Amino acid sequence: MRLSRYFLPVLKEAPAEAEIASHSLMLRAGMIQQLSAGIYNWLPLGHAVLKRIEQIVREEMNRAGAIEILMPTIQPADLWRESGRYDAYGKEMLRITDRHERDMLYGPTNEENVTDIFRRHVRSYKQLPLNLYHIQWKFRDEIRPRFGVMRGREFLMKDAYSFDADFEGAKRSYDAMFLAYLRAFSRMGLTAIPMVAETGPIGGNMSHEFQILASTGESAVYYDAAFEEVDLGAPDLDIERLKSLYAATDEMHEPEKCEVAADRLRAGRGVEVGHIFYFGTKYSEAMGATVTGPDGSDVPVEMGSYGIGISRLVGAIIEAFHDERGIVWPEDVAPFKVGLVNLRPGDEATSAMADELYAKLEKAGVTVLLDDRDERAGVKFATMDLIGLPWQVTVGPRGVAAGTVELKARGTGEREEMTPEALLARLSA
RNA sequence: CGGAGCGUAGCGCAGCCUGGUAGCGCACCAGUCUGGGGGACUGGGGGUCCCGGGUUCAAAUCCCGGCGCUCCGACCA
Repeated sequence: MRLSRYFLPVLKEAPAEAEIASHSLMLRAGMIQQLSAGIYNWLPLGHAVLKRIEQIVREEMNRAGAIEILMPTIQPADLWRESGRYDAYGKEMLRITDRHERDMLYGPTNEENVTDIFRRHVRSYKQLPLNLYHIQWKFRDEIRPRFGVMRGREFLMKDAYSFDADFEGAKRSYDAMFLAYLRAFSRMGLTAIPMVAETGPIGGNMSHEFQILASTGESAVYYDAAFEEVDLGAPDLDIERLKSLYAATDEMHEPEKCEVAADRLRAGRGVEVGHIFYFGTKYSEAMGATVTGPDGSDVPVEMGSYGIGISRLVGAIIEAFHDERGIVWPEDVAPFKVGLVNLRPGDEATSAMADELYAKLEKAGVTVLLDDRDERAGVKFATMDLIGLPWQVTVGPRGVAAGTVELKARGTGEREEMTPEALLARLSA
């Protein structure tokens, strides 16, 4: 992408309303634009990141055996009356009336909807286990939206729903999601700490929330150092052990009862980005979602639901990875891998070199943002640092004369002069 | 939902108290010089001063009502 033809409305000054780093940086980097309280437009750069996170989550869901569907944002109230949640959910649910005076709602979650899909099509225990997920916009009319996309009213969520014939099966489904979550967050460069959670209005009695570590996170967390050493690729990975490791938020942490050795107890700050629940037959019983078991009798299915806040993750990742200059994207979620700076678009030799590198990198499948604007060097460097692409390549008349370009790693700030060939080899790897 | 505040150019703000020509910085446009960390100079464009009502000869400014947004607290992916 050529920056001169892109749409990247960066801001030099931080908008007054942004209180936290990620919100301010997302506005400044031209990723989002607020439309209303807790409701945002996603501009090209923000959209690109959102899609990358979404794709990582999708891949890990698929790998764990879940199957993607897409349920609507607008749902009929009658479905929610069946589960009893139409009245129970309260003012957080956005209620809408259609032209026929039918009660509708903008979905805050989809348990009812997916249970309805299940009960209409699944009859036998032989069709289980089944895990259906979708990635769809949700709306929760928060009392006080804040922190940009971290607590918006409209947000993009991946929600998966598992169906099993018995508790043992449900537990296997739960564990598969537990592991998939750790893998997904890890791929985004994050350390995720799972902690036992209250089940809240969704109900059930087995639940974990996943906090990712970020120095500016909203809640203090305490956890066993073992979480930092987990090898998610290990064939003998013991999920029960992971679940038993100590982890607690500020409110739940009791120093006198904590059994972790002092030198193994870590304190940090976290942002909740995922939450998984086992809730048994709460919805299947209320809504008549049953399967015929091996003995010929109908039993309500055992269910669980598993959410990841995709849009919130964009902010959470920035909270975890930024410095005083701007965002520092982990490579796997970066909107572009490389920021290629043409320092002198008016200079023929420099532009020829920049254009050639741009073409070759794109041909090699590397995503590149080429800054070909007629701006001064400082403006270009500041823009690149702000939007945080992992690799900055500077092509300027000085280097071109010497046959070199400069490679800078955004994270460490390390710079290196090298030939264009060496650069291509390095970045194409 | 309790408490506090804000709304003036795309962004950040001043002007309001004490009513009388709507301003500053950045951004934008044209030009000149510049050119490896947000450059300089010259010229220029851009405003329903959130909306409605009231007071007044006169309202961005005072009064009343509304809307929107933000912050603190209680609640949440």
